[in-house]
Amino acid sequence: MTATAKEPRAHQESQEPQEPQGNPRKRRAILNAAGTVFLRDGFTRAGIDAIAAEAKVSKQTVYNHFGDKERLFMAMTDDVQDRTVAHVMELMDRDFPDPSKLTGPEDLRAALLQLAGEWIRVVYTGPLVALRKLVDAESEHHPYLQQRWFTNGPSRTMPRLNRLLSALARAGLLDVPAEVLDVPDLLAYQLTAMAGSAVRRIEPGVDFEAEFQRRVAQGVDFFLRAYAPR
Amino acid sequence: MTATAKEPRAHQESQEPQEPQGNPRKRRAILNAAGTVFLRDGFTRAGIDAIAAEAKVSKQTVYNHFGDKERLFMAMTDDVQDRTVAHVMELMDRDFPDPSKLTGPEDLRAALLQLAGEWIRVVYTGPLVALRKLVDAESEHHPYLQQRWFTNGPSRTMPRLNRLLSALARAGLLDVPAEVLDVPDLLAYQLTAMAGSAVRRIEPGVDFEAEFQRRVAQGVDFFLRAYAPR
DNA sequence: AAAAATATGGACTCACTAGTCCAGCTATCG
DNA sequence: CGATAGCTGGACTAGTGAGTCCATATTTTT
Repeated sequence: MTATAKEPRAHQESQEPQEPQGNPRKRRAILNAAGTVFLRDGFTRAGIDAIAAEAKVSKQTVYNHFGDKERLFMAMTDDVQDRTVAHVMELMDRDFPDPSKLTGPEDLRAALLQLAGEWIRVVYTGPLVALRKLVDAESEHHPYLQQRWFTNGPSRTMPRLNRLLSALARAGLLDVPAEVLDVPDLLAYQLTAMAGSAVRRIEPGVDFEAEFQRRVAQGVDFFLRAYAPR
Repeated sequence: MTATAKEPRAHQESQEPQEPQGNPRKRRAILNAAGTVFLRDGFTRAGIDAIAAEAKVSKQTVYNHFGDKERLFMAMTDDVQDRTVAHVMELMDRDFPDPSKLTGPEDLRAALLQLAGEWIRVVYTGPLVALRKLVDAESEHHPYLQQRWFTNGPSRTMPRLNRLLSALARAGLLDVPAEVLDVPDLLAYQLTAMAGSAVRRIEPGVDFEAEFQRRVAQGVDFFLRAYAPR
């Protein structure tokens, strides 16, 4: 009878203070279990009992930590997104070369290939796709989920990628019209959406890795065909 | 006690014979109601009782016609898709000009704008998006749903659009490299994915229609920037 | 007009789930 | 060491939803 939902709920707006009550190790275990079970079964079908079992924790503990199913779902979503965003950010630091160091168009292509490939891999294979589907499916019933998703994810990564690509344009390595540069995140969207064709159904039986690379390359080449200076 | 699921179920493979038992008007009413309720509430939350009520039909009648919830869902999905595909096909007939009649690049741009705009409007606003989300969300649990979706929808429309675009390339109005032409549906995908940026979250408060048009134009211009001959 | 097929509505079974309550157990920390 | 916060497991409430059954009514076909 510790925390039977004291706060009057502060969803809509922003960050619930959420003092980290209880043992953090249990909290982690529950969060992970929630990830597993929600992603496997979907929001409605997933049972708190199943999550508690998966986390090797009693049901009451789940309620002590997270209050109710919906808040548990949100906490799990935030958690997965935070870790993914960190991953993607690191990726951009690591794989994106200093524009001034690129010697020729082949270098540029290689860099984009590397970056777009890793980006797509992280964002579109792995648990994030499934999670996105869930959020999408639930968003009809919990509209703020959508907004939260964007605020928490794409709104953090896309401007970053867009800045990197704009820098290439400024350095003369890409020839991008001003109308495009002026629209927030558009350039980043164009690159990732194209490379995202990598996500279209890959026939079973086909070598996934090879096909994946091929499609990322198609996307990057389309992007370059539009914006490579000549 | 007419049809308590006699057939041993023939999902996985192809078309259930499904002789149209019962009154077709009731069948239509149920299908429409199923559309409304499933799309509003999602698969799990939607109740057969609610659907029956919406269709002004008794619960038993629903079961007589469709056997169970899952088959009802599939029948509804097929129905919506069939009607959408018909719509899109008609659109292509209507809006896509004879390549030989196009006099200049401005004509081409206008034609693509028209076609892509209508296409995106039909496919990405309206009930189909919501349905797609549902199928996506359920596909974890009923894997054949995905395949059925593609077979029934994109597999019918994309090759058609691709053929139209290829014709433009053949007529010299677009300059598309052979590697692209050789990949099935790639060209069509590139156009629609680009114009599909129109679907990215439009801020509430912004004039939807204007913003929509602007984005479709961005997509088409990107496409043309890559493939317009010079 | 009789026979056959369908539709109705309401009662019923069965399974399942969110969330609560509680009495006893365990780890932690002053 | 003893108090306290957190954890456990299981029993319990209250609600919901799929699918069935059936006696009665309505519609369609012959």
